[in-house]
Amino acid sequence: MATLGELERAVMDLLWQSDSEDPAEIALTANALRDRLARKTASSPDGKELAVTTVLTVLSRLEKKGLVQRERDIRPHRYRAVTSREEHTVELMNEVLGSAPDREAVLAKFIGSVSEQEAETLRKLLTA
Amino acid sequence: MATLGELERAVMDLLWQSDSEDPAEIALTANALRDRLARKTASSPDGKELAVTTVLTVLSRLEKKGLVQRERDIRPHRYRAVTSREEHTVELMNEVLGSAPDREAVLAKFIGSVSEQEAETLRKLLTA
DNA sequence: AAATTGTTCTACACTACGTAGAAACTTGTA
DNA sequence: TACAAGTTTCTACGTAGTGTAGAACAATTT
Repeated sequence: MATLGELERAVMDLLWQSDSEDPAEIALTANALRDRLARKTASSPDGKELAVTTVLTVLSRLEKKGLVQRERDIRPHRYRAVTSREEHTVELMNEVLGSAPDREAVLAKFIGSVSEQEAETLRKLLTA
Repeated sequence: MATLGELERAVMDLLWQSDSEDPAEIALTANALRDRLARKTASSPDGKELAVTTVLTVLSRLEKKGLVQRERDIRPHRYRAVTSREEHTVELMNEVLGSAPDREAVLAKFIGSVSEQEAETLRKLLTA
């Protein structure tokens, strides 16, 4: 499965986040990402700054995985998430589900595993 | 995430399968598994037999991951799946879902991604 | 007790990921 | 235009997970 490493996940989180923030920043540069990663990790006061090359490597890998798209025409390349976080999560759920022979049985159990409030939301969606 | 390798998956598939078959065989030995793995791969006529130690290694790892339980008291140890395949799949789905900040949005999209027939099943389950 | 069968230990190759330096390339500028 | 600063690519290493199995050790059978 297309499971992400810790840093890959952190980068995707930033790209997904930028989706909703300042619309001028949907696509970020490696440097912008490096800075935000540093600030993010600032919860632990080690002030750890990654090398830009590290971020670039990760971005290349994410691009190869099809999760990230890069604008190559402009010079500091800009990177953006190909899908929204929600879409991606749904894809993962379907990957997991797809590998099951008895999909309906799984879905049944799954429904039973969500909160009552969420079940209510689903009910509305399904009967709409 | 607790993602499985190819061989680990194959072993789990056999253990999950044995759940529904001959009830005397819910728990299998490493040798039984090795044989079945060979037959399974028989689709490609390489007749590839794994070493029993290979199967045992994988079983140990699966045990460590909590997916498999072994009966140590009897001598050819017997192995069984701790959860059903469906339960396991649901756990995975919830793992994926849990890492999302906006669960309901994901669920909404997810609902839209299943077939109409499955949606119908879910509708019944939710309104029951 | 010896032979057979089963289990544990140890190990190696391969891949994914975090990490980054060195080299190559671009671009702005003196 | 030639150089400096910024950017990207290449290469590489450490670690962890997985597939694979031999060697050594333990239990069972005969």
